[in-house]
Order: sequence, then C-alpha cells, then structure tokens
Amino acid sequence: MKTTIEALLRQALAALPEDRVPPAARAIAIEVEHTRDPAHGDFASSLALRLAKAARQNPRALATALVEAIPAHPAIAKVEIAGAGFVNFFVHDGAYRAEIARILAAGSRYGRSAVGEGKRIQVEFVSANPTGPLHVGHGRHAAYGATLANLFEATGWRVDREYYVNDAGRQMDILAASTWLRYLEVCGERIVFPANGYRGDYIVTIAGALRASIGDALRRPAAAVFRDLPPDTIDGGDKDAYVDALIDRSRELLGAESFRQVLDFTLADILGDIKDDLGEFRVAFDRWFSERSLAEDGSIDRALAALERAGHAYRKDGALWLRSTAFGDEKDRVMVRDNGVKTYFASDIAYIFNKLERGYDHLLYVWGADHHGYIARLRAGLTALGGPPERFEVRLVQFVTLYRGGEKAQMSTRSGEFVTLRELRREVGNDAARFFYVMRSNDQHLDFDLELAKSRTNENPVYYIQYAHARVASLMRQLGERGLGHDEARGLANLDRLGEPQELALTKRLALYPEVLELAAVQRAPHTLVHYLRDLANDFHTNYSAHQVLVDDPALRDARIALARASQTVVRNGLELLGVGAPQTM
RNA sequence: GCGCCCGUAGCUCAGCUGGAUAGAGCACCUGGCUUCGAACCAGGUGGUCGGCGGUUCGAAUCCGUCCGGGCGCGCCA
Repeated sequence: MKTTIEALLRQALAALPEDRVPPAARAIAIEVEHTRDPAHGDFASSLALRLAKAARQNPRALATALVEAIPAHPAIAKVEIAGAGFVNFFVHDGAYRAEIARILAAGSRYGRSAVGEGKRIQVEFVSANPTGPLHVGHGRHAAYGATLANLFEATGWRVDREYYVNDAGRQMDILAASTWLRYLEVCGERIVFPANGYRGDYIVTIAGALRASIGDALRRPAAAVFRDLPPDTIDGGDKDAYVDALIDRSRELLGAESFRQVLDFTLADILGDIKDDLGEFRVAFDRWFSERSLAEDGSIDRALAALERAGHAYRKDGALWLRSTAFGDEKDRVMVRDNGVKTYFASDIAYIFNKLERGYDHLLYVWGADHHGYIARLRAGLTALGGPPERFEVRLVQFVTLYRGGEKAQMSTRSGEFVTLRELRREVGNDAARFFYVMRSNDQHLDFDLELAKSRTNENPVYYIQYAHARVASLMRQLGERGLGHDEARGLANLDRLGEPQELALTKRLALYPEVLELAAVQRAPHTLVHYLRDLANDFHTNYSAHQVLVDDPALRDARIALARASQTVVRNGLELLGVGAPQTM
C-alpha cells in the first residue's frame, strides 16, 4: 500500500510542468508515512513542503498541482491537502480488508518478503569464551542475534548463524590447569588454587567427571606441582606470572599430550553445556567455528603473509604490527608479539579473511558494548586485506542488570559464581526470557526484572500477546463444541461486513505486519516487532471485547472468524520470529 | 583526556533515518463478568523530551557546547 502510494506520487511529480518544478528540484526522495491522526487519512506526504524551496513555489499551490496530477487508483478513496502543504491519502477500507484473505492464504509465510534479494549474510553472535557456562549477558546476545537472523531470513536473505569458539590461547591453558588442579584435589591431593584460575564449581564437576573417566592416571604429587613456583597474589606476587609458571609445570609433569587431553576434555564439556543451553533456548547455529583451527590449518600465517606482501605490516621492537592507522584506526596494532606468540587480533583477522573467502555479501557481528573499541581495528584489518568495509557491520548489545522486584539482584555471590542463562531460563521460562531480552533496543541498557518476567499477571506483556493467540484457539474450539461449522469462503466473501471501528483498526494493524518485519530487519531492531505485536494484541483484545464473534448470522460470523484467524496467524508468525511459543491454551 | 551508548510521564521504555496537538506498559483513580476465556476491556490523572545555543517552513529527532550515567581506550583474551 505504502509503495503503491509512493509510486503514484512519483508519477504525479513527473507529470508536473517544468515551470512548476524545475528539473534540478526533482531529484528528491519520495516517501509517504503513516499518519498518527485518522483525520489526516491513512498516509501523508510532505513532498510539497520539501519541494517548495527548491522550486521557489508556495507549498500549498504546489500541493494542489501535485494532487491534480495524481492518477486515480481503486484503493484510494480521496486525496486532500492539509496544513502547510501536506498531501493526505485516504485508503478504501476494502483495500485493507482484502489483506485478510492474503493472510489466510499465506499462513505461516505471511509477512515474508524478498527485499534481501537472496543475498548471503552471516550473523556471528554469542561467541562467548568456552571457559564456563553462559551468563545472563550472553542470553541477551543469543536472543538478539537469533531474532535478527530470523528477521533477515523472513525478509529474503540467506542467513548463516555462526558461533566463534575461542578455543585457543592462554585462557585455554589456564582452563586446563584449573581442571587438573581440581582433579588432583578429587584424587586426594592438597592443593592451593591459583588466584587467576577458573574458580567456578563447574570446574570441580568436570574434574570429577575426568577422574571417573580415567582414574588416577594423571595424578601427580602436589609437592611436585608447587615446588619452587613464584609467589601468587596472596603471597605478594603476580597472579599472571604465577599461573604461567603453573601451566609450564603442569605441561612438564603431564607431558604435552596429557595436558592437551585435560584441555580437550574440559573444552568438550563446557562447549557441550553451551550448546545444550542455547539449544534449549531455541538458538541454533549453522556452524561452530574453532579459533584453534585457524592456527592449525595455517590460516593465520597466510593472512599475515598477505598483509606483509601488501605492505601493510611492519616489524618494530621485535613484534609484527599492522599499520591499521592507514585504515582509520587510532593506533597501529600488534599481530605477533616479540615472544613469537600471535595475538587474538591476528586470529580475528584470519577469521574475517576466512569469512570473506566464503563469499558472504554481508558480515554482521554482535558484540558486547565493552568491545566497541575493537571495531575500528577489525575494520582496518579487513580493509587492509582488500575486503570491502561496507560489508562489515557490528551491532553492540548493552549490558543487562538483573532485578528481583525493585531490588538489584546479586550478580555474584562468591567468587566464580554468577547468575547463568540456564538459571534465568529455569526461573522465568524460555518464552519470557526470549521476549524480555529483545523487548528493549540493543542500544539500551537492559533492566531485566525476574519477578515481572515470571509473573502471570497483567503486568507481563508476554502473556498479553500469547493470550490473544489462545483466545482465537478457544474461539475455534467453541465453534466445534456448538456444532457451528466454519465456511472460510463465505467469510472472505463477506469481509465488507466488518465495518465496526475496532474491526477496521485491527485490520489495518494486520496489514502493517510485512512493513514492520522489513523495518525491524533493516534497522536491526527486533524490539520494533515486539512493540508491534503488543499493539496488535491490544487491537485484538479491544475488538474481541467489543464485538461477539460467534453470532447467529452465518455471513457475519464467518467474516469475523476470518479476521480472528488472520490475527492469530500474524501473532503466531511474529512470536515465531522472536522464538516465543504461541499456545492454544494458557 | 579521547571514543562508543544512554538521558522523553512517579517507574521501565517507544518514537518509523526532520513533520501536523509527544506515545505505550506498569503504578494511581473511576467503571465493566447471567453472553465466545476478566491473563481482558472502557475512561481519567500525569511531560519546560537533561540545560543552553544553532540549522530548518518545521527539531524529541540533525549540528555545536555543557551537565549527568554506563562502557572502553594492552605486545590480555
């Protein structure tokens, strides 16, 4: 509808004589918008106002000329000039009612479009370090990324969802050493846990599983482990130096192979937990990409070599640097340290190089707000590799604060413990969790109220929307119980019986859905869909309360059932994209 | 100090890339179940859109500046 009117306006503008609008002024974006006030019709254009200056004309006179030039269209009831020079379009109610038939015909596909033109987009999200369970912040990333990906799919993109597994580097060594120390503890050794180790209870659990799996094969005397190590923090030393020494000692006592065995055992356990967690949260990935694989298959070396060949890398102080300042970064970045160890940044460059090679038209990263400083350097890396920077996009997700009632919830009770995504899901349920996570703009810090999310009252917007769906299901059950059939064709043939203002308001809202999906995808703003569904449910409940559906008159009844079922379809489709269930009963 | 995000009703937030009298939920007040589910509906109270300048026919929206809050500015990952 909107695009139709825009096309009509474009034709009208083209038809105006040059003394009215000079050619230079014609290159102007033609857009119509939905009106806020019904007195202004359904759509309004400010074209005449915006054209007035360049054309040196009175805006109202210009608007009059435009209106006269607008071709007749069956869906348009009338066109008016209002205010300073707005052109208001009134659409026939019938044009909206016709949408009901389209909704019922399209069913679960209703609202989908092809604006993405089948282009390939990769959405990389969550990518939390596999050093422990996901916490509530990761939950927001998961819900946001998954919903975005769904929106892209619904608007005609080919989407790949990917999780980058940071399974390389020192943090993995610390993880392995942590598990091994806990394992020794389980075996009966007396150990002192390092300040910089992973202290969570899940490590103890994994250590227990390791012992159950291999027995005492990796047991070594504690005295040998801790002999002649530098002081830890508690003894006035440096926690990093201490844990590094501890890692070296672990490798020495276990041998590289067994150390790797502990590492892999731990990693597999944690990653398995993360996969299960996300799976239960209805967040699916097409690929789990291993950072370690980039080092093992030579990808990092190839990327670094490519940068050196292109003259964008240089050596200084024994390190290899990327001249990222040449590509908009504020300072140059180290890719290989003076000790020969490649930085995380080097992996990231190799990874984005890999993504480019896979032929994506667009790369979308979802990162935490604390990573914003990283955007410029990665874009610089991409550009240095010859990649098109406009294909690179990062969306930041702000932090989550948990509340219980009005009180801020404890994020950590003791060291290494925090509120996990799993705990949150258990408490409030997957539906409420998915919904609350995307209810607010990703740019907005999120106050997540646990009490509100799990409350089964009118305060909770999740149930408000689901209730609309369940009500239609109930209606259809009633229909059966009363022995009243339902003739869809008769309903569609009598849509003009839907003349009540509440019915029209609901119908117009339904017709808006495809546009909402497009907007939400383009703006990377799932919360737009949430707000729409809330408004739709509101229109539904209002109409439901105002007008009986199951009336005696079969023609009217079937028409109203058609409207109710169309509403149910759109609610269900929208909730599906959000990863929220659409229940038949509540 | 520099960079990113935020500042809109008592609270939590929308505001469609500048449009016509600034919206919603919650809270508060008034009403509505002998009729398809009251997890609902109808109505009401409540705002100098952080301050000050600027651009524009028109600014919550764009620009500048100041104030306040969050997060970053490693040869860490």
